[in-house]
Amino acid sequence: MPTLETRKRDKHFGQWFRQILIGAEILDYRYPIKGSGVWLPYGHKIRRHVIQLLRDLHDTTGHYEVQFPIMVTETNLRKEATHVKDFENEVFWITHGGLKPLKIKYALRPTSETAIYPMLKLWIRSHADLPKKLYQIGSVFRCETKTTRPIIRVREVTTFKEAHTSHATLHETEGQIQEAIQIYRNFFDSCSLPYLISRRPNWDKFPGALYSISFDVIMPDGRTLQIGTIHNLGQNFSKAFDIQYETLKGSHEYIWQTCYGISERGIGALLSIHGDDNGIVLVPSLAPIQIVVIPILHKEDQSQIIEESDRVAEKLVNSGFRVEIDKREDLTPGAKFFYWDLRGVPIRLEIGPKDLQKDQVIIVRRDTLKKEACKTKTLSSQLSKKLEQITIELREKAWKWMKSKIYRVNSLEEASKLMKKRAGVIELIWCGSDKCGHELEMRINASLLGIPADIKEMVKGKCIICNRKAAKIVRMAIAY
RNA sequence: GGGGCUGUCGGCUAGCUUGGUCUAGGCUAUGAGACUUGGGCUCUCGUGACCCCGGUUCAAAUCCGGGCAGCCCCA
Repeated sequence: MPTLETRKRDKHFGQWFRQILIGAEILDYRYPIKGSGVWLPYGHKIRRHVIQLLRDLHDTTGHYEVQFPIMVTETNLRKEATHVKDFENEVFWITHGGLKPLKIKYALRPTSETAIYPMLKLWIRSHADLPKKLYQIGSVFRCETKTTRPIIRVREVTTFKEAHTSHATLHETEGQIQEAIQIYRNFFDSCSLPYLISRRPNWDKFPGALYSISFDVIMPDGRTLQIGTIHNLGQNFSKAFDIQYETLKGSHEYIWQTCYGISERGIGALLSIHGDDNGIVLVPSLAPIQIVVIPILHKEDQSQIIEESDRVAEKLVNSGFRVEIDKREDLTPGAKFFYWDLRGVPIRLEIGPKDLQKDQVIIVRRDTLKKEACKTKTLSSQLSKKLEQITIELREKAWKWMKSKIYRVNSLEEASKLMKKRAGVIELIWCGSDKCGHELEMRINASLLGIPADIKEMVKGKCIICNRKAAKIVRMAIAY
């Protein structure tokens, strides 16, 4: 890690983030292609835990995992008109096979609707085939024109979990949207991450959707990051791809669809939001190493300390913890503390001569850096409690912080002032018209996140732009 | 979409304005050894770099053009 100054997370968030990625060996973004990076072993393990959590949540709610090809034919990509229009500027094309130009170009999927739906047409024959809930995890590609940032804005999204569901009625899709929201709530709760759920404005919904619901989080620099999206596609795609099913009565109807996705941006949020000036702080359930044991070696009784450390570590492994023991001889304990702090290991155990005598170990929490002694006998149960406590307290702390960055405002001046400062999210009253929405974005110089879908609140007031009577809260922020 | 800045050991950087003294300096990392060890210990000896292509010039890390990559600001 370089100079102390740029390690300050809140003051230099961008630099902090990039340093953390390399320093904690999460992702090396120096790959020679814009917007691409390499998941390093430690980061890859975190990613694997995150993916496993997503798999479990989908598997237990009747979703089935599949894997589609990365390439999509140009013909299929162009089938849904509004969809392709929005993505057109960002599609990577494969034009050649060897030296020969291809007769039909292939696109690297910018998202997989156009890859999946032609196959759904083959698979769905009757109402008995519905509902059908599929998901896959893989890469999607977008030739981002804006500045790319590791994990947060990339050209190859390497960790895209996308679910695609098919239903017999519009009503069923509404139920599915609710289920998806619940799955995503569970997911982010397990990550101890806070979120805002908003219904995106018309002009910002997923191309081809009836409406879109998003999960956003406020990052330490005050910008918001979209970390999950849920779309009701209605029959727009089923009509474009001609996916029909036979009803009970024998007639044919177009299916109704939803899709929803989460990407490695969630990991970006995880690292950023719980992290501090010393590095990242991992949620125990997602940490590759939950407990690190540091033997405090003095000239004498080294072997005793090592033996005791081994015994403790082995016991903890047998109790189901993910444990690492750091026996490196060329580093002082202090250096090891910094090393593991940077990597976010939730709990550190110190075992030294003093502890050996007292039959105890020192427990240090990464999130609070508080030390306390614990009798060796009760260690396992103590650690279980501690890890649970860390998970809860990280969640509470993160929610509290995010809520403190949400402001109710009732004047444009106040709104722009807050946005200029990158203060977080502002909530104000809006009539709901596209015209006033666009004007809001222009006047305040921020993006409209949408209407809250996570709070039910009756408001009475007047649209801050047109002064008509209004009953809608709208959220705005500087978005990534 | 518009504008600006930058690219030097693995990381952070000095040098570039005014081309030659650069055989490219420092910190960190890293290898070997010694000495230490409860919040970045010290010492010795090593390792390691001018983004790529082209141009100007007797001479380019330094100037010019292009490419690639990164960063910042505005819309």
